[in-house]
Amino acid sequence: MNIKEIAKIAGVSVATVSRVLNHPDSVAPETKERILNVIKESDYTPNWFARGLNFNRTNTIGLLIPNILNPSYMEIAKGVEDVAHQKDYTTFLCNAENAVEKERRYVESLMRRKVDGIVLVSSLLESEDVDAVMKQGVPVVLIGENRNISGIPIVRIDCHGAAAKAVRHLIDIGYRDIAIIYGTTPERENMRKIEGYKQVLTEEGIPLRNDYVMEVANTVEGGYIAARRLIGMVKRPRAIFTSSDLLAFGVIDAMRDYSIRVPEEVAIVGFDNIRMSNLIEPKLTTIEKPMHKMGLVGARLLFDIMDSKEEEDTSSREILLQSKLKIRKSCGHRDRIGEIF
Amino acid sequence: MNIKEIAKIAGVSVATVSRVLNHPDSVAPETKERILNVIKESDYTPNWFARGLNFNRTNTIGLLIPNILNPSYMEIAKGVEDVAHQKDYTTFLCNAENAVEKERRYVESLMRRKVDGIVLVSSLLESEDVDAVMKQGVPVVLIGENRNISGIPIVRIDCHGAAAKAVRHLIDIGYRDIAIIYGTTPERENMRKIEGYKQVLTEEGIPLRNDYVMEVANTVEGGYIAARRLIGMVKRPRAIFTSSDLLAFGVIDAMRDYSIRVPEEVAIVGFDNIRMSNLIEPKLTTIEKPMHKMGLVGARLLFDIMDSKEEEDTSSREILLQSKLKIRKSCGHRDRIGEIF
DNA sequence: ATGAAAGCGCTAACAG
DNA sequence: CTGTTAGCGCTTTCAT
Repeated sequence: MNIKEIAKIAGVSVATVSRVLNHPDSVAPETKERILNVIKESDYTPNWFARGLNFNRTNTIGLLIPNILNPSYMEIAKGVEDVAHQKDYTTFLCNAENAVEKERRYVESLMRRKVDGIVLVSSLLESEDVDAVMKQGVPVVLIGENRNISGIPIVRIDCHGAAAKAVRHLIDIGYRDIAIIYGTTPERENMRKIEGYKQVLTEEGIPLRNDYVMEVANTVEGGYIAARRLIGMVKRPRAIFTSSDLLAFGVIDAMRDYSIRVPEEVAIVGFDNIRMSNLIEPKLTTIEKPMHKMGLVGARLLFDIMDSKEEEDTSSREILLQSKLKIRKSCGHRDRIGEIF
Repeated sequence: MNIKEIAKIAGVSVATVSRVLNHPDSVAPETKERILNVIKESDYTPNWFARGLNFNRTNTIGLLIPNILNPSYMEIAKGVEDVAHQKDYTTFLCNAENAVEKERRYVESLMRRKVDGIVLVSSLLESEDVDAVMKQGVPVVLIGENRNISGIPIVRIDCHGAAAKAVRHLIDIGYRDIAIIYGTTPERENMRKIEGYKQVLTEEGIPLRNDYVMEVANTVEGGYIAARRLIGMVKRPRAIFTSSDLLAFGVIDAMRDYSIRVPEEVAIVGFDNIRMSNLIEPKLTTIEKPMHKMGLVGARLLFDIMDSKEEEDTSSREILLQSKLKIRKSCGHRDRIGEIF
């Protein structure tokens, strides 16, 4: 069923049918209604391709996620999708699997499919990759940093501040031997967490120890492995701050295996506040990241840019979101369970 | 940059350029190379719409997931995507959010975008919805049942058998007062689990109690609420089988809040074997569903159908996957920790 | 207010 | 092996 048939049945020209679809006001109410009826009766839908050939836009945006099995990322995705859906846009969700090549392939694929904009989450791409896309007139926004892509609109979390908040809390409740375990990804964010950690220790006059700073894969297993190394040390840390809850789970698991009580013998603070952090025993003290909000804000930023005139310079737009410290049991201070903002 | 310009630069006709893109062998090696060079130099990409207008296919499939925040579903998604990616297909992942209307809207949207096939995960759609799609020549496969959509190719899990396996294990290790908590979704699967549960009890001559069968929302909170009801009963069950791990987590959480020891005072068996079931204390005995495999198998089935001739009747194809019982601590039998196949 | 006709960029017969 | 040409289904001037 195509526009020609509709035109024939309604006894008008294709142009008129096209008009009722695109500029309804420019057609006589009477004929319009007749055509609309025919369209409904024969449940006709305009051909997507023919339409695109003329308009060159698709009401579709691309969304690149590092790992779809990670619910935190999917919360961002949901935020993006919520906004897109509301604007009658469809979202292409792509699973980059933490691989630049895969990410690049997906971006190509998205460009071929003529998406109207792209949201990158913790992207591993280089600035040039992004430039190539934007040069084609497709706006890109970044949610969450990973590497140093500069000159592109971004919404990110104040990781430095959040880490500082966490470490300062540990110091406040009496710990001084504090280790940090961080994942290899997301690179840039984790660097900021380390900076925050180091800054607070330095401010407090606590000497930094290199062996208290460990990098591992950002997985439960990674946390387990790092914890085991920490456990084996002569001077074992009394508190451990991890760059993600997954790592913290691995640490807790290791502690259980080695019969070291949490938080009595070692305090643990995570990062992310994923669902399970509140279900594990002991409940995990952690940083709550506003993932869904990041998605919302990121998507809105993208649509802003898509709607704005070409001339405006949007490259420097940056939105910084704050996160809260959720104090629960794993960091070991009975008197201050609650939330700090 | 379009095909015409390429043709001009290369000094050939558009047809020849088109040919090197679609039937490379039908072009003289020499001209082919020349054209290929021009294409590369000017990084030209064939226009998606023009192409689609002729072919009427997109190398794109649609994938409808009930909830993208649920990692189990995302494992299926990954399986589907793995196959699609390998076949050079792109996947449109849609988050139906357990809502029929939303699902319907997405299917429409996918059809408009001319996807070549659709994978439905635990769909809430009616048979008519699916028929409408298939009538348009777009094949559909279902992964995991939810309602009774019949006459459509499906890959599903033997939930009846799996539940029976779990309950029989509980009986084997000495329990007789066994409750079942099941989520409202996925409807059909959970019905089968109840059947399996009832069948085994009946076979063992254990009288069924209606108040031992509880339906709640399929969430941690749902499990918590149901558990609290169970705790308040005069004759409290000694073992609880839940239709999902999330529910089991809620149950464990409730037991902790009410100081009831698991598994000493109450045994718990979950369903799904999600990541966290192995990290929670006590580690959860559960049914391991081969999610990723379901995705792989489902996608392969879809591609099979897409590749097959129209005439073949594929409507009755059904693939039944078995799942394992993972015996861990929460069901309380020290002597038999391990795996049963 | 409506119709005729010229594309949008590409593919596939059909000739040569 | 290559060029010419007629569409694919739709939108949009340009007439009327």
